[in-house]
Order: sequence, then structure tokens, then C-alpha cells
Amino acid sequence: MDDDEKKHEPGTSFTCTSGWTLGSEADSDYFFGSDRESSILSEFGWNLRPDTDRNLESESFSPFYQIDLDGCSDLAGTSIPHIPQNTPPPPPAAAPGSSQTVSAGSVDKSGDASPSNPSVSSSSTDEPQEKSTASEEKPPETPIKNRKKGQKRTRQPRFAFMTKSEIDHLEDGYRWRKYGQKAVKNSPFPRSYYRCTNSKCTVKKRVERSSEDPSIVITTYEGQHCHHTVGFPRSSFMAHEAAFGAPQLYYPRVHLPLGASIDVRQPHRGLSGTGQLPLQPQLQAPRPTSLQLSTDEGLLGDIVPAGMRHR
DNA sequence: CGAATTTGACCTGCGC
DNA sequence: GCGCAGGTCAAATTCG
Repeated sequence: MDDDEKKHEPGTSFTCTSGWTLGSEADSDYFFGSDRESSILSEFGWNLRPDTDRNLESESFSPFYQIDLDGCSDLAGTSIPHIPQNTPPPPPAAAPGSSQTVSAGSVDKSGDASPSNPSVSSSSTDEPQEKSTASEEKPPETPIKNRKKGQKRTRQPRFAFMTKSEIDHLEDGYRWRKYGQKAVKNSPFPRSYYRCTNSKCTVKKRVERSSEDPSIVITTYEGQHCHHTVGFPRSSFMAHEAAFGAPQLYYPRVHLPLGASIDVRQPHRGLSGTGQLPLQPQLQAPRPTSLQLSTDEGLLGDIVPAGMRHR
């Protein structure tokens, strides 16, 4: 079943020259570089453009995209103003010196997500949610114990992305509790299952390493947080939340490297265990230079020097 | 001592 | 119906 989800093609798009190249996924449930990702990125002031060279290489499927650095603005601490409902949880803000997110995609086995089906984001995102508070909402998933026999397990929208990291469990601002681990077929690496520690939050995430490229961690989020991260006290974020009155997802800063080529395969300092540190990037992390990216900092969220910011 | 993790058992869905 | 694989539970264990 999840075999499909292991059709990633690691190693296809992880070089970083003029910009980050988003990956593509041969499984229709993934739509890396889709309209929705594009719209999300455009919220940051970025533009997605097709990677024509790569598209020539991979005739079989959806195009690769590159982020257009020309439109890059200062994204430090930016939270996306209006993330549509069911917008996936943020890719993790890498623990210092640990990782770089190299690609992303949406996964929704229960829905008919596909690159050619833009209604996925609209139909699933039009669901009203602001009206009721998180505590008033009943969990979208019926607990197994309470589930009637024969009642189909419903799947929350899922979002997967691959991260090059030595650390399996990447810090993303939320606190997670591990509730299971399973060996995965055709993979030497086990898959770990995490649940958000917030009792009212039903978000889950799966973490596994790519069998094809062990340096790549595949993280799949399922569901949507009904609360805030534990460590992003960004004033603009709070202000925005106050303005809209609904829980907003924090979308981490994803700064792009300078035009210089950066080897994202550079080994990074690792953290032990699951690395569940309360992350407050703005407060804790000194802003590194771009060179630090490939040496020891590796903070994807802090890698753009001030010079390339427009604001 | 409470919280988090580990891990074997169990449940569910799906393909044959 | 059966077997397999993914997903979850929960008791035991470990950790801080």
C-alpha cells in the first residue's frame, strides 16, 4: 500500500546552484511543485519556474521546478498570511547544523490528489474550520476502539517531503510523541510514527529513511495542527493571528542560498536522539553567512545573507 | 515520579 | 478466505 509512497527518486534534484530545485514524484499522490506549492511559495515572494533541463531528462512525469531567486524577499520569520485549510504542516526547521529540506509534496491517499487535479487544494481547503475552536471539533479520525466494525478509516490530508539529514526526527516547532515503529518492506530502515503531544491535536507524522539514499529522511505529516508551535514567538505571527482570529500554521522561513553552488550533501553536525528541542530560531540562532551553510550551521532558515534580501 | 520511548501484539485494509 | 504489510495500542522500560 505504502509501496507507492516509496517511489521517491532521491538524488535526482538535490544540487543547489541558483536555487533550490523541488523534486518531482512519479506517484500521482505527490505533486511536488504543484499549483498549491507554487501559490505557497508565491506568498513568500518566490516564483516557481519549470526546470526545463530536468524536465527533458524526466519525460515521464510532472515537471521539476526551480524557485526563482530573483523574486526572493526577506522571509525571516514570515508566516504565510492565509494558508488554506489543510495546507500541510511546515517542513521542519532544521536543527542547527542538521539538515536541509530538499523537496516537498502533498500526499493524500484518501483524496484524489494529483497534479492535474487542482481541485484538491480548493475542495479540501474550502472546508470551514475557523468557526469552531479546536477543542470543540471532534477529532477527524475515529479512534480504533470507538470505530465501528467495517467503518472505513479516514485519512487526513498528508504532506510529505524529503530532507537530507543525519537526523531522523527533525525539529519543526511542535512536540511529538513516538507511538510506534515498524520495519518497512524493501527498506532496511524502520519507519517511526509520531503523534503531536497536544492532546487536542490529531496530527501525526511518519519518519523514515529512503532505502535508496539513506541520507534522505522522508517525513510525512498527516492532519493539521489546531494549535501553535511551541517555540515561535514571532510577533508578526501573533499579530496576524489576532487579525484573523483563527489558528494559523507557521510556515518556517526557507531562505535560499546565494548564487554560489552549495553542496547540500555536506555532512552536518548531528543531534542525538529525536532532537526535540524547543526551537526559537529568531532568538537563538545567530544569522550565519552563506558559507556557514555548507560548513556547520546548515540552518535552512537562516542561510540567506542580508544582502540578498529586499526588505 | 512523570514523561517519553521501545516493542510485541493486535487491528485493518488490500491484493491474490 | 488467507496472508501480507501498514498502522496503532499499550505494557514495559528508560530517561530526566
